[in-house]
Amino acid sequence: MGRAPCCEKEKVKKGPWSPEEDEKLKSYIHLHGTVSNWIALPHKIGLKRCGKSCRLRWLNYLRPNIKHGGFSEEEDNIICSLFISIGSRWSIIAAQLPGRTDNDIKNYWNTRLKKKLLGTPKQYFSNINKLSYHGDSRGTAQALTNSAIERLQLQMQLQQSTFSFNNASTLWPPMSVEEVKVARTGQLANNNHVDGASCSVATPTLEGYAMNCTLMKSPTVSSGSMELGRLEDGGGRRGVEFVKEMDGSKESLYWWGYDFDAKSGGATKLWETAASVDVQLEGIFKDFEQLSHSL
DNA sequence: AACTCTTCCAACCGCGGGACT
DNA sequence: GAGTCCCGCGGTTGGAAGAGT
Repeated sequence: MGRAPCCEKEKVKKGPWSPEEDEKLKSYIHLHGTVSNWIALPHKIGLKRCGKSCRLRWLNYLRPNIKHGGFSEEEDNIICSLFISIGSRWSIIAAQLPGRTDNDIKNYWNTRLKKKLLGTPKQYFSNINKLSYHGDSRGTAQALTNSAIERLQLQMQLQQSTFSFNNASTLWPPMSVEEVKVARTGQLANNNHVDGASCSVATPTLEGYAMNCTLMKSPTVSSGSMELGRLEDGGGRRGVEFVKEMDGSKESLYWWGYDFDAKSGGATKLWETAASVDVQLEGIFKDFEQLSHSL
């Protein structure tokens, strides 16, 4: 029944690999080609390592044609766009970048690219903490994963430098942008599945605005509420919070002004000054209010 | 010079799914 | 069919190196 354990953990060496260990591993693989059983390999070549460790060392470091560091702008773009589409599926992303390993890309994303595109770690974690807190009393509204939040932020930052509810399709119920537009204007179209929409006028609250909304999409009617709130973290960074609760499903989106990072040269910046942040935020709130009037 | 803080990345850990017995 | 193991993956950690004070 079953198999013997892969290795005795207390007898295996951990930590950085020595040149001698590397050489043993490389020699074996060059001689025998592919490894059919990584767990058995260390015993065969006299290494006091776990098979998993050998595999990792080979795949991430010793394998021929591996590139380390020096990511090009084109590679940045590929990583960025794939991250938006599929999230942290590093092995899939690595498959699109010859010579790069999933570990390398993961490290590069976590240490550099994420900061370059989404802001400094301090800003980023402040954002994560606020967003992760969301959940209702029944616990059905699960917190978004960090990866999902990053993807949303990245998508929003790359889509446009000015934010508008008119074209922020991700904020709306699962309908096409066209359907939402029709719903918002209340126009009925013969060949359209959207019948109309109604919303209460956005009511100013202490933190922003709130409104109730009903969207009719044959044969179903979606109803719920939307809230727009102001955000400010400890470091004076400002942003907006949009919470949509539609048909029992709750979604939260955050959109932060991006602080210009003078030290790093500030890769992507949306709002360069505190004043422009205020202008943008006011625009978003006006946009939300107008939306409620037009529905 | 000495200490602390930050950045970076190699390596480890734990898990899920499929393979094996 | 059940129990166990192996592989591959993503998340996390530890420590070296560099930067700042």
